[in-house]
Amino acid sequence: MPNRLTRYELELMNVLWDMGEGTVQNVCDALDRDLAYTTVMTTLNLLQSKKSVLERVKKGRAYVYRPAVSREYMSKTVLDDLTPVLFQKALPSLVLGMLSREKLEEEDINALKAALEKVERKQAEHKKTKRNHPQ
Amino acid sequence: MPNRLTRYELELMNVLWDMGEGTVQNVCDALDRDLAYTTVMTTLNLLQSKKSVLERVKKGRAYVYRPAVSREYMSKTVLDDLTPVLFQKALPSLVLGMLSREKLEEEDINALKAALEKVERKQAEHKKTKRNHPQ
DNA sequence: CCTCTACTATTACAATTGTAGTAAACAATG
DNA sequence: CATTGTTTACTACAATTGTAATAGTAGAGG
Repeated sequence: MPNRLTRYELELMNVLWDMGEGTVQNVCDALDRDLAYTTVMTTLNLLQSKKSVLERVKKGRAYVYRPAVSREYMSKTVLDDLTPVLFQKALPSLVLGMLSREKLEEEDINALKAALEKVERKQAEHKKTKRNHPQ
Repeated sequence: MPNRLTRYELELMNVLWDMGEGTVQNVCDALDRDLAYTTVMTTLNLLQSKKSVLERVKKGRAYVYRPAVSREYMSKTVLDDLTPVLFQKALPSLVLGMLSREKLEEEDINALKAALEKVERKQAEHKKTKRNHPQ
C-alpha cells in the first residue's frame, strides 16, 4: 500500500511511467527541470526502498528502475485517499469540470454514458428492492 | 493559489468544511483522533497564515476559523495539480471507477448525463466544421 | 481586585522531504 | 596496469510537517 506521493516524487514517477524503465541518467535526461544526478538518485532510491512504487535491477554497471505500480493503480490510490475528504460531496461538480476540461474521445464518452446508465439502473433496482422488501 | 494540502491538513479542513466554522476547541471535539489542543491550533494557524485556505475572526476571547476556499474549489485545484501526471491518460477509466463506487443522487446523474450529451454535441459540431473547412 | 480558566503565542523537536556534495567502486581504454 | 569517466553509497543540511509543552494574557466569578 504505497503512501501518498509528493509532487516531486510524482514528477519522477511520471517520467518512468512514460519511459517504461530507465537508469538515473535516463531519468535526468528526460526531466524538464535541471536536478542534480544525485538528487534524482536519492529520490529514486526512496521511491524504491521506502515507498515501494519502483523496483530496480542491476543491468551492467547501472541500476535500471521500473515502476512497480501502474499509473492507473496509483491514480486509484490517490483518488481513494482523497475521496472521503474532498470528492465525496463534490463528485458531480468535479466530473462536470473534468468533462469540460478534458478532450474526450468518442469511445470515452460512450463508455461514460454506459456507466451512467448502469448506475441509474442499479439505483432504480435498489429503490424497487427497498419498496418490495421494506424490512 | 493554495498549495497542495497534506493528509492531516485536509483532515482539519474537512471538519471545518462540515461545520462551516469553529474555534480550535470545536475542531478538537469534532475530530476523530485525539490531537492536543495546541497541535490543532498550530495547524489551523498554518492553514490560515501560510496556506490561506482558512480565515479567522476574533469572537469574544477565541478565534473562529472558517474555510476561505470551498471544498469544490480545493477539489478542482488538487485535480488540476494531479491531472498532468496521473490522470492524463487514464481519466475516463477513473471517472468510471468513481461513478461505480459512489452513491449518486438522481439529480446528479441527470446533470452528468446532460453534460455528457453537451460534450457529445460539441464534438459532433467540431467534426462537421473540420469536414467543411479542411485546413 | 484576585484567582481560576480558557485561549493564544512562543518555542521545541523529531520525522520527512527536497536538494546536493563527496567519496568509493567499477568499467573501459590506452 | 594506470587513468579516466560513470555510477553508486554515504553523508549532509535546510525547509516543511506533525506533534506538543510551556508560558503568557484576558475574561469570569467571587
